[in-house]
Amino acid sequence: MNPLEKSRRSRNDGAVTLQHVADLAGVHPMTVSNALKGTGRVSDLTREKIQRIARELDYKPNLAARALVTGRTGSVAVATGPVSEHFYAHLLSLLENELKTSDYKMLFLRSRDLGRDLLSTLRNNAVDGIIAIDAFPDLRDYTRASSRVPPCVYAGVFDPDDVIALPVDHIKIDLSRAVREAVGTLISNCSQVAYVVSNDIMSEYREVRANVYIEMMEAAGRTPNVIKLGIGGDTSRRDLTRANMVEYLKTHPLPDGMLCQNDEMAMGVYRALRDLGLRIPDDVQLVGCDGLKDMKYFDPALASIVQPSEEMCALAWQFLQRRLTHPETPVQEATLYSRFEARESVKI
Amino acid sequence: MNPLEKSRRSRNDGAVTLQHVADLAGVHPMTVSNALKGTGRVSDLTREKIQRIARELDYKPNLAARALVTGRTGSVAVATGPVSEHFYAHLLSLLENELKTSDYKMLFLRSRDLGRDLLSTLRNNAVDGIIAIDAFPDLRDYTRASSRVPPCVYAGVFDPDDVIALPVDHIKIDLSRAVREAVGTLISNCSQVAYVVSNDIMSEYREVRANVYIEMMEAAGRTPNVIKLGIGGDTSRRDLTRANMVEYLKTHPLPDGMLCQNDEMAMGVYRALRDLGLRIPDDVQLVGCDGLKDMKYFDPALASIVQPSEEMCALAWQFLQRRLTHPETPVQEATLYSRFEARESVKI
DNA sequence: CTGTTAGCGCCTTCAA
DNA sequence: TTGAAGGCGCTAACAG
Repeated sequence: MNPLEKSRRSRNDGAVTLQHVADLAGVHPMTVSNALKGTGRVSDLTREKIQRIARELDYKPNLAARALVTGRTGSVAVATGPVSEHFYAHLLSLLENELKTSDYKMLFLRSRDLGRDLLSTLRNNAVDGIIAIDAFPDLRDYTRASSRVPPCVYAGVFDPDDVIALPVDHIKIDLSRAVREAVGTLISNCSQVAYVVSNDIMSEYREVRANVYIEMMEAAGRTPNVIKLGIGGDTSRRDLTRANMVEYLKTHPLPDGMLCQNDEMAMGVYRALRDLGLRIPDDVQLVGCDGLKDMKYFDPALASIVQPSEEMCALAWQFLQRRLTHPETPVQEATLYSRFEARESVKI
Repeated sequence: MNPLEKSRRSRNDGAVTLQHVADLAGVHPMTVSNALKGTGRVSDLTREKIQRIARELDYKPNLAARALVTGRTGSVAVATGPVSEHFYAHLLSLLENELKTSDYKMLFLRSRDLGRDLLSTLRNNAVDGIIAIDAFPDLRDYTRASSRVPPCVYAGVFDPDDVIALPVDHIKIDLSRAVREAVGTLISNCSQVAYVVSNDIMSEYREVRANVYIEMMEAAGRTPNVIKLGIGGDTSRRDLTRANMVEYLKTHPLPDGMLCQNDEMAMGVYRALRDLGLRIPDDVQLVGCDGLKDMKYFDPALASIVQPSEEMCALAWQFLQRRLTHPETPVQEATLYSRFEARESVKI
């Protein structure tokens, strides 16, 4: 009878275990473990033998068992805003790129009810670390709730007040300069500059844009015009942006310059304007925010405030890796800056 | 001294365990387990007491330990094409939506070297199931490689030859009808219809489009014109599509109708045409494929062959759930159909 | 209704 | 260089 057959069948239904390999190789499971992982000292002869047998049996270690004993799972969680927004999908793709050089698996947290997920999933030794992007409100509760949580790197645009109290690694995106530049350009080009934003409360904490806009408008002796569109928390609903904007323009005077909360909305607005036969930039100058590549493929190419997404993701992973290998590292922080990229939708 | 303190510190560094709760409640760990999970019979009194203590201690079960004994991890893997392509990002977002009603966590597989990941990650009891979309070549190797793999649902556009041999649950997307309709429309509207495709070999198996196109062109007595752009496997590189197309048109006659491999490419082509001052649909009629919402926000709105993404994702999750709960379910299969959506970029 | 027993598959620690 | 012991935290199965 095959030695394999002799071993008792586990709940795992016949999966090859360390024990099976050990039996066939005539050694102790521990030796197999060492041989396969390269830890400990194993003679070349037995190592080769073990490796051969392991390959023949197609042995794969049981990660749950390993995690149980080591306390590490080999996976990190990524929490972002709704992936339906291209911006977050892009971040995901960038992070995927970062992680692929490592052996870490990527657990993708649903963006809705992040609070529930962060608190209930992450604490259960399900991941070794977390990268949270633009999920600050949830994160705050989360870090407060308990100390027994895996290390977390937070990145994104957030409220200065919150940052101060942050005891965790973080990367702050500073939008203000770029917004200042964008609004400045619009103010100097246009007579009626509006800021288009979602009515959703969730985005309040990102509203550096609104603040800078209002401040600059007032400084320029203009009346701020914040257009709140009823599109809810998911700005990827361009259909809503489009419809709401068309509706708005039926009953309001046309601004000749618009800064939008983000690119998704800018694209919706672009379409609304074209629906009404308006020309860009001749009738309306348009600027978005986030730097989605999509913006460049419109005609005219739509201006945007470009986020340093690549740098942010690279840095976030760097921070997390460091914290995972050196838990005692002092708090890591960095600030990255967005930049305004004027394109055809803005007159120069 | 606090009873908690008395318990031995584990490698998990002081995390609250079942044992801790049991000690405080003065019951056996098993009772705690039953009380908390609602399995077995526990008196209301002890249940409430246990729940209260568990809450106070902020007890969270260790998932690795549970997975080790139950053989289930509570997570499913999702494997798709490159998330940098909006199409896959959208699928991810749809799947996220499906999974969120369940307690399953979503492991996101890097799209590159899927082969490596599928084979090395998935076999290690890391996930309970897999949803693989448009990853057929890898999947085939994977199912062949070993039988000891978690259940997998495959969905996407794939080669009929492969389907036949598929012993796994799958959802086939049938593009041909829609492509037929699209090509038909272009042929009747235009005198020079071209098919624009990436030169990448990886996409060969999806080339129902090319086949239908060529067949119909010949049937109509036209000469097929397949324009292969050197953009590699990631069609989201619109910059490459744009540059290549501009280049192409410098040395070739202008087709007055173009069907593109997918929407990403269509958007790149759109920009290339506009770069050259060409009008759509007057000079060139343009059709993409995938049904990205983005297409509708261009001016003119770009026609596309719309994939049944929502249905596909919903069904995939349905299939997988069923297989997870009833492993003996016979092979589940379905066919969904794409549909051609003519828009402003095509004359009616 | 509650407790006992017996591991899941692996790794840490130490002994040989 | 290899082996033995013991346990990570939890739960299935059965005993009381």
